[in-house]
Amino acid sequence: MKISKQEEYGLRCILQLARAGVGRAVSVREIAAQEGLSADYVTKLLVTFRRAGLIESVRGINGGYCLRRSAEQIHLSDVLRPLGGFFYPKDLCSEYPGKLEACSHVGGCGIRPVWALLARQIYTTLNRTTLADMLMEEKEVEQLMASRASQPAGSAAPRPQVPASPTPAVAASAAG
Amino acid sequence: MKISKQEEYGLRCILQLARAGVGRAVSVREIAAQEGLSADYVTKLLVTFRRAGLIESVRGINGGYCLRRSAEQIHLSDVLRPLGGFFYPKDLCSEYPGKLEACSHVGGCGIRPVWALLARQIYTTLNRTTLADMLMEEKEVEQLMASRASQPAGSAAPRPQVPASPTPAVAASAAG
DNA sequence: ACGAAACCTGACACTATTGTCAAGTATTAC
DNA sequence: GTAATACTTGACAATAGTGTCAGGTTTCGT
Repeated sequence: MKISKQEEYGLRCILQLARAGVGRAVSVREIAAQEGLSADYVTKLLVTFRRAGLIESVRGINGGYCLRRSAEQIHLSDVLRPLGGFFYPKDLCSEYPGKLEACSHVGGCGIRPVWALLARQIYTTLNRTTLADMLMEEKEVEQLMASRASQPAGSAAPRPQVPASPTPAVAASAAG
Repeated sequence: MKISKQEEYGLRCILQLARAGVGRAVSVREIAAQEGLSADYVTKLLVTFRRAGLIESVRGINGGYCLRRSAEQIHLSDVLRPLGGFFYPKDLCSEYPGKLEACSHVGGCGIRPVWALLARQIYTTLNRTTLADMLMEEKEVEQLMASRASQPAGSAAPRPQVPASPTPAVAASAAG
């Protein structure tokens, strides 16, 4: 159970776009240079985001990629979902049955509720956090996260589609 | 970010040992049959646990594996840790720097605090949950997890080494 | 002592993930 | 219209994770 490289790198790349702002296209070349990744790899990651509808491409000599929604409106869960399978499959018991027809624990599986709680906790945090949050100074992000650590994370608050940014708009200060 | 097969299968196997009780050895053959896995694979998983000091082997014709501590004293975190890298490396920024010497976000990384919060939340749940908890009836485990969902998961309560079981000892009812 | 049952180990095949490469298409500047 | 820049795509190589195999050692029952 660890975050994949795709997730880490993909998040870094889309944060570069978030830093630039909604309308401004950033080229793959620039992002690759910033993050120390190959241009081809960055392309692969960004294409995933484009297909997920998070960003769009601008072709031609001054082209690049840019966000389709503002950083406040893109949640971490939106970013991580298209980057690959997430946490645990809807019904893990049907995916990991070993060689048996049905999982031997079916009808009395103490594992499932635990994975479910973990998934709920993780999703709650991912749904609460936006790209704008992550553009703040590290200390500020730490404080924001700390304040969330004291809130119960299990009661899956439904994610608002266009939320008022839950945090003061300090994001811009990190852009410069 | 998903749980690995090793984690899922490993947990299932050690739960079989927990179900049997501390002193009673269960053979690889039995576990393999129960879980629908190959005996060789089960062996591999159990050897990992043995090397981590969680279980011990009994050789000879009536041999097998058994828990070294009671199910109440083994936390989910103890089980998952030896099964592989966990969640995120101590300093992820030094492990995923792309090709650059230092991560381009160093000195102002908004990602780190988020991963850190997730790790704290996950570890808190894993440290609270014992194998005994997972031996209860599924409905009961669900209720236990639900009660924990409403508790803040961020304030990493230090895991006691020999904790009084935080849950009523209903575990035995599931053993039969 | 012998053989059966069961653990022990390292090497290996298989598979999924990561990351690269090459050939292509679209757009802009001149 | 031509060249330069940049996105698009699919195939491939490298690596890590998953699961199997074969040959060995230990213990117990007879």
